[in-house]
Amino acid sequence: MILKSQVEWALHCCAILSGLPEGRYLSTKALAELHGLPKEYLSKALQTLSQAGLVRTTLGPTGGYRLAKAASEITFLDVVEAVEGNGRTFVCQNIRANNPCRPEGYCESGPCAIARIMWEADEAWRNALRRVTFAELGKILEKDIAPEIWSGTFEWVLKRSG
Amino acid sequence: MILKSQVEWALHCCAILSGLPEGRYLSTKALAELHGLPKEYLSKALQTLSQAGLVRTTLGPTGGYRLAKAASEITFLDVVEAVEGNGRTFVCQNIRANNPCRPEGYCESGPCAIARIMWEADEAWRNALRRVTFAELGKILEKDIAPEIWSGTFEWVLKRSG
DNA sequence: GAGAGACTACTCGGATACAGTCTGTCCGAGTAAATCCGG
DNA sequence: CCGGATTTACTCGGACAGACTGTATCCGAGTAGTCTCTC
Repeated sequence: MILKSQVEWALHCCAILSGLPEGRYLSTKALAELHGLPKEYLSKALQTLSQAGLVRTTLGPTGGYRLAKAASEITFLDVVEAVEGNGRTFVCQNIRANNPCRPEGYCESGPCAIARIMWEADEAWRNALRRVTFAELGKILEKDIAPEIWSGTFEWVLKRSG
Repeated sequence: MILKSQVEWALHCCAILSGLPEGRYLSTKALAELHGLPKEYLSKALQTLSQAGLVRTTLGPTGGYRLAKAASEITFLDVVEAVEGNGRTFVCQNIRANNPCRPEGYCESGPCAIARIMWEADEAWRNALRRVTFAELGKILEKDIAPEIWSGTFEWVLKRSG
């Protein structure tokens, strides 16, 4: 069970977009160059973010992407679920129903105990991701990244955004 | 990101094996019939449990599997990691290093902030799974399952174990 | 009746096949800004 | 100098291909009980 690389790409792109000034858009091409990624395939990831309503687009030149909501309104979970799907990581196929010792047509009273435990762990994972917004990530990154790279990147992005 | 069905199979098999009396072994065939699963493929899942040291085997007739440790010593995480691998669910490919604004040969100071957050969520998931042992699952199942099915299954298993 | 050998039922490992997903590329349609051209 | 037509740069969507993984089956080798056969 490994998350797709698109998840990583989408998170990094949202991190960049969250620093974009109001009204500006950044193109797929710029995002691909900034991260050294294949433009065409990255475009797929951004499209899914768009379909999930996390990101807004404009067509034409100076077109591109920007966040659809405030950075403080978008969580890691939003992005992960947009790319990876919002289904549970554990699917219960109710194999207990195949038990030959059961009476014919016996009806289960509730979800399997094993599934319940797996789903609780799943929720713990989701809750941890739900807690972090991109506004908070911005603060962390600002401390984390060397100032000259931080501001250099910011200018580079600004220059390429329309 | 969806866990393999083998995870579900392995968990159910361990649940059955944890109720097995000392010194008894239960065959793949019996476990497959009990859960309505393909014997050959289920055997693969049990083999990985064996390689992980969670389960012990005996050859020949009356051979099969039993838990290698006490049920209270085996957690859900042990089984999930045995089948699914113990690597992190999020792999950081360090795409920040592709930033064209970075000076040549710049060396990162530590793991990417995005990766750290994803790994924390991963740990939350693992911790939730680490908390539940098969001894506890046994208690839950005993309350959960209708008594006649519970004891009927137990007898069926005992009859087929050697 | 006892012991040796054949038989059986099981685990284990490897080989193979098929389907689905992930990764990545390519192209055409549609859109909006910028540019060009004619009046 | 102004307005309409063309060009350009981008998004969006679909089609397609290759690699990898998950699912599943089959078979042969090895092992440990059981059964049979012979003495």
